[in-house]
Amino acid sequence: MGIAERKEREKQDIKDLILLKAKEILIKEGQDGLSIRKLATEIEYSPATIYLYFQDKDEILYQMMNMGFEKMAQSMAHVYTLEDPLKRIFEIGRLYIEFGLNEWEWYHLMFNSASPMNHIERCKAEWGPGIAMYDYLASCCKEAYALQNKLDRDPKIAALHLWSAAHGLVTLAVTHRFCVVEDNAHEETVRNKLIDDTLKHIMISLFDYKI
Amino acid sequence: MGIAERKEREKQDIKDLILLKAKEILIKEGQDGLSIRKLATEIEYSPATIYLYFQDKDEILYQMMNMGFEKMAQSMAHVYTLEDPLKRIFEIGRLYIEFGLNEWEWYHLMFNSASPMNHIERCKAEWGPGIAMYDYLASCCKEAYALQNKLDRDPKIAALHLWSAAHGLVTLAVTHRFCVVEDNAHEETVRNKLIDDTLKHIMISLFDYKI
DNA sequence: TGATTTAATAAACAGTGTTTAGTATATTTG
DNA sequence: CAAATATACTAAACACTGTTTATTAAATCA
Repeated sequence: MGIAERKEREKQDIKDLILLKAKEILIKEGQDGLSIRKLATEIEYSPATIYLYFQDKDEILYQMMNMGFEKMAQSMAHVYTLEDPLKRIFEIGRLYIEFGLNEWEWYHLMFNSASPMNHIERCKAEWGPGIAMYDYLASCCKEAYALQNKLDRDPKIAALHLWSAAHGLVTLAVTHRFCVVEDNAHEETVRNKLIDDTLKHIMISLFDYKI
Repeated sequence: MGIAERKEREKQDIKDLILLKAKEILIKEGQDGLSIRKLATEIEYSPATIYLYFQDKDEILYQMMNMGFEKMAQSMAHVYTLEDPLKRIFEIGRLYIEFGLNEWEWYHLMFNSASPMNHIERCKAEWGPGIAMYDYLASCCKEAYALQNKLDRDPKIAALHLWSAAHGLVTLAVTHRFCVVEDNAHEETVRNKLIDDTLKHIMISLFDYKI
């Protein structure tokens, strides 16, 4: 009975179509510009149809959050090839911040927005890629501290320190909090210099690592 | 001709009334629950009237952001009395994070939301209290580094490091990113422990300061 | 008192997420 | 094959949102 399978395929096709168009709108107009009604006209279905494939808007955002994690993982793929754990940590930090600044709409979904998290709690779904990234960073910190004989430091807490600092840098920069505490002549350049210097400061403070 | 003055007073009174009720709604229902129409019914005027006193919703949020800075400054008042710059820095960090967690709606307005910043750019208004806080923190870092003869460290960048880390901690915690990377048994307690440990880690990393 | 300025609003505009009731079409059953 | 059922889809409504415009009522000025 291939009909059920075909229907299943068609259902998945429309789900994919919705997510594909949602992705396009997200990139073009950001999370605020992504509305169910706009998405509906874009895929040439009525708004109500979308609710036959997704429970609500937050579920769509949740699915897109996962797409964002894939994107980020891709941009960080080469990190695993590095020998030196300190270089790995620095690269993770650098790429994390770069991703946050250049792909803010994805980043916002993954680490800042409340909407997709609503769905995580409701479904008790997992945040697999986020946890994996955090665990990997912690393992790098463990290696680094082991090499430096800093055995009193908790690598998990160090990872949290790094994550928080990087996340703070990204969000404060994107929401224009840096351009007001510094002379905001050329926001972009000032911002990049501040972030670069702060990342260096972080590496020196945590690991006495001068790049 | 006291009529003009009286009118000016009455105008200010209504402005104050709007902001007072806005504050009440913000505390009760958060920034998402604060709508112009709800605010209008609350002050017993029509929605259109609000636009005679404020340019748009963002201007109201901008004014409330400034109220938030006052609140935060009050909670940090005793810091200035501390002798040791390291104790000052730790207290600023501790109180900053505490404020962010306990008064999230205010914090969100001050350091996370995009809306009030729209207005800052439009009006070229200042972010005085935020800048003052940042400068004070930087001056504390300068003192601390001077006492420790760490003259190669830039205190402004250290302040940015501290600020970013604290901001990151607060926002990741509030948006439930911590409860998913740790076993989320008791979100509140896990979260508080993580934040406490991370703050300690920050103080050790930056200033070799064990509390 | 009559003219003018000011304050306030009803109603509309252009959106938003979501639900419900109803209609075509496709599939299954007798 | 025809009747019954199940599926896919949508029009319209509900309850909201921020903001603008035309109009009315009241206060002030001449």
